Amino acid sequence: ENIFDRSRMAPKTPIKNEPVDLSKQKGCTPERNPITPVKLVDRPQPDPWTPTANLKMLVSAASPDMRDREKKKELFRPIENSEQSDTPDSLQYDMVDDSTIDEFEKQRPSRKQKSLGLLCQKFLARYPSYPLSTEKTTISLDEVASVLGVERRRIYDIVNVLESLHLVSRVAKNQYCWHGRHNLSQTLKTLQEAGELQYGELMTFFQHKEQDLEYKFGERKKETIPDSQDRSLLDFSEPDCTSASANSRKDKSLRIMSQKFVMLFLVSKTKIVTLDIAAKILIEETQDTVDHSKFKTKVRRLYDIANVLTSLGLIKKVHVTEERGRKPAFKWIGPVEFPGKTGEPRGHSPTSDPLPGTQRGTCAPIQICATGKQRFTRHASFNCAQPCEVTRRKVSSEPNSPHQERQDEYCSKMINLAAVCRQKIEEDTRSASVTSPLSLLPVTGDSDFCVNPLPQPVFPVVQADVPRLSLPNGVSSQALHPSTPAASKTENGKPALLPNQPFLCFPSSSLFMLCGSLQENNLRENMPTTGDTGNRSAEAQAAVPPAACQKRSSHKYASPSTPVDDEEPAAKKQTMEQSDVPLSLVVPKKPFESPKAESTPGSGCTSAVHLENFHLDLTSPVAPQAADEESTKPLDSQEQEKRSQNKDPGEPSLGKNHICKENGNQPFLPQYLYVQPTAGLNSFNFLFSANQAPGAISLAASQLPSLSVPCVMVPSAALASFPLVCSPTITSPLSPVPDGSFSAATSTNFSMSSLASTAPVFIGTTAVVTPKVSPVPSVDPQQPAHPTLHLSPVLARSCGAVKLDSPMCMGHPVTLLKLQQPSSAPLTPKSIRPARHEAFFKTPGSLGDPVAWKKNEGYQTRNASSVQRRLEISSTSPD
DNA sequence: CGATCCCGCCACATT
DNA sequence: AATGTGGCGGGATCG
Repeated sequence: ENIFDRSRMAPKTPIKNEPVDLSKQKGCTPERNPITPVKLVDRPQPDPWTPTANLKMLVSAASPDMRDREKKKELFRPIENSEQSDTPDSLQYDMVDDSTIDEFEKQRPSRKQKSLGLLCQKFLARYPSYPLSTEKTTISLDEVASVLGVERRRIYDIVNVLESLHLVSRVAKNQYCWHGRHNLSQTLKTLQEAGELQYGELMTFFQHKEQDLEYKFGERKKETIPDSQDRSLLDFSEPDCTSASANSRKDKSLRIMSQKFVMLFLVSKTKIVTLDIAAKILIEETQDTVDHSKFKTKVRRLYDIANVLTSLGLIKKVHVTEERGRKPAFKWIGPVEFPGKTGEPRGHSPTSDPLPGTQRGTCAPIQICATGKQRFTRHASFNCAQPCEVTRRKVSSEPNSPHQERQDEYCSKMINLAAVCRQKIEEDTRSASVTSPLSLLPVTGDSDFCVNPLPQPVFPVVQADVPRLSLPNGVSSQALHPSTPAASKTENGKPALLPNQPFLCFPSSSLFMLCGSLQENNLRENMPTTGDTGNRSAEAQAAVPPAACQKRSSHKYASPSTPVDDEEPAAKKQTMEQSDVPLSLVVPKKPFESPKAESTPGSGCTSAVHLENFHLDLTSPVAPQAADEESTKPLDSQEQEKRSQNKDPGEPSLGKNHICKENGNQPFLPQYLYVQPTAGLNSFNFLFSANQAPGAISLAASQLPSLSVPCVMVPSAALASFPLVCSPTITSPLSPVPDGSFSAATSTNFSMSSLASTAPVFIGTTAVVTPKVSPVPSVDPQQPAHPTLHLSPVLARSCGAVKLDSPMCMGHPVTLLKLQQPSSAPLTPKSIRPARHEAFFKTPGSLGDPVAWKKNEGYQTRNASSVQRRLEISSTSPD
């Protein structure tokens, strides 16, 4: 039998499949060259026995050229087919004659040889697990398919799964970028976190009894929350958006399914997941409709995914014997603990990481939101590397927009949060008082941003720009809008700020978003950096003693105004200078642990405060100490420094300007700065809306005092539980300050100050930053320096290539820090697609009004996310 | 005979 | 319309 097959196969197989292994058989060259041809040549040529043989011969002869081209594949295939059909018998004969049997045998083997798992191994063998960050390997689907001798369809199966884990990201049509496993641990960590939220409960329950549980599972799932809710959230949050993105069902599939599947493992105590349970869980749709067919299909897909994961060494097939009997299952054999970020050996991770791109980019999706990964995504994007990728993707087609499912998911989560926030906000507004200790502070009249905090609580409070934020529901709009929205917009068209900015605090938040109407650009700049910082920050946090944090926090508290001012001022200045300038963000990373932390919110605040420090720390991996010092340093000095730095901004402004252009065009885009805190949950991400900022900033700028930045803080991933603290913007909203005014308002002085100080830090850009620092006279040059230094090194690494960054960074005084890694994922713009969602997290670019900003940005291209823009910008701008 | 899962049709998305 | 993607499930193979 084999023989026959062989004979037939031989021709075929060689051609298509068997690249390597088979190829060995006879002299065929393996993959690279058109396998088939080679073989044919080898053997067949000599003997043209059958007609088929002749054909083969011809083909082979011709093949060289053909092969070179992709076309050859097609040709060959057909030929093969024809041969088979045509001359089965002859082939057989041939077989005999040739004695090629051996070869055939090898090839023939059949199915197994063609298995997706094997194919995936071959695929993976082509690329280094830990590629140098510097070089990016691009993968051409056509090329790979030809080399491996398979149809492109199969490659998609592999790539989709790899993409879900951020091992690759799509750059353009037919082109993927290989990232390797550098980010794998982070990705897994993110998934684990996400998984806890979504499936934690379920898994826990089920693990014990899968059988019974199984259905429960299903039920619970539904009930619980998980997916269904997400959707719902999504739906309401932005049906439009989603739809816009295209609801294509495609979005969901393999990639998402793959991530979810992995989540199940990560959440599972036993690390063993049976296919049927997984299938049930993954059949999101609420309906239990367990259509058998549907279930069957799901299982099929799971096998596809499992094969790839197996090839990656993340899972292995096992059998679970339960009452019912033996059930196929898979056991997770990959890493279980994800230490901070480093899972991977290479530290540079941040840069390299891609995001993930996730993904899709980039945004991955995941990416996205709160989770570390997401953050990382953003980071990545910010960072050179990823950004590039991202951009590319978008450019190509990828457009995240449409679909990056993961993002969507995350988004959905985010949305949920937002919804919650909204509610809270509403409540808060009414109640006025903040619930949490943190409290959100209310913004005072101005509101706008005010984040601050004044005395107390600095922490948590954040103002969000509502509008932009787009809280999911109308929160922002409603609450905030009233007052200012219009005004703010006026300036650039953007929404200026937010008139009302409510604050939202989420206890656990990991993110802060600041929106400044002014310049989105600035924000953007910042944003990018964040990612890196974030990662580091995490480390830093770890390193940094809590005490430091406390100190910092205390300082802030103590002299909130000052610090705040400093920070803000800086930001403002920048803005003022450029108009956009935005500010810096700091990411806090530190955890709540700090004693001070008040309640959650507090912690958040603290974290925020710390952030600056952190940043420093982060920034300067080298000198964590510095961070401490900074923290210790008098706020004032720091502030001054910052200011000075800020001043520098003029330069930065250039960069900003560039940015601004983009942003400027887009009126609405909110810009946020994203800061990610450390990986740790605690950390927050800050987003500043650029729009608002302006006003606030500007005002403040001159002064240090307050910035008003609207911020939204969201708890990190965990979310689910968190309580939000929100202060409704309320306070301010009304306040009347017209656009600009808000800033004035009370605002917030966010403790940012400290952050502000940090301003020097640069996020995105990396190294560049450093230099600038000095410029300003500022009082304490010293510190500033730190930041820069830190960053740069780090960034540099991470970013490596990134060109973009530098420019950006340099330009602005602002800084972004990325703290850590990826941990939380700030969303990058990408991620956010959906409108509201977008608003929420999105970076300026990403969402904003899609429309609006698109228009504005025209050049950026449709999809390009803010990140991309940045990248572009940065790259463009010299320094 | 159930578990796997290859293969490739075909719909949808992008160009 | 052509081409890229990738959902999907028939049905072949494996064990």
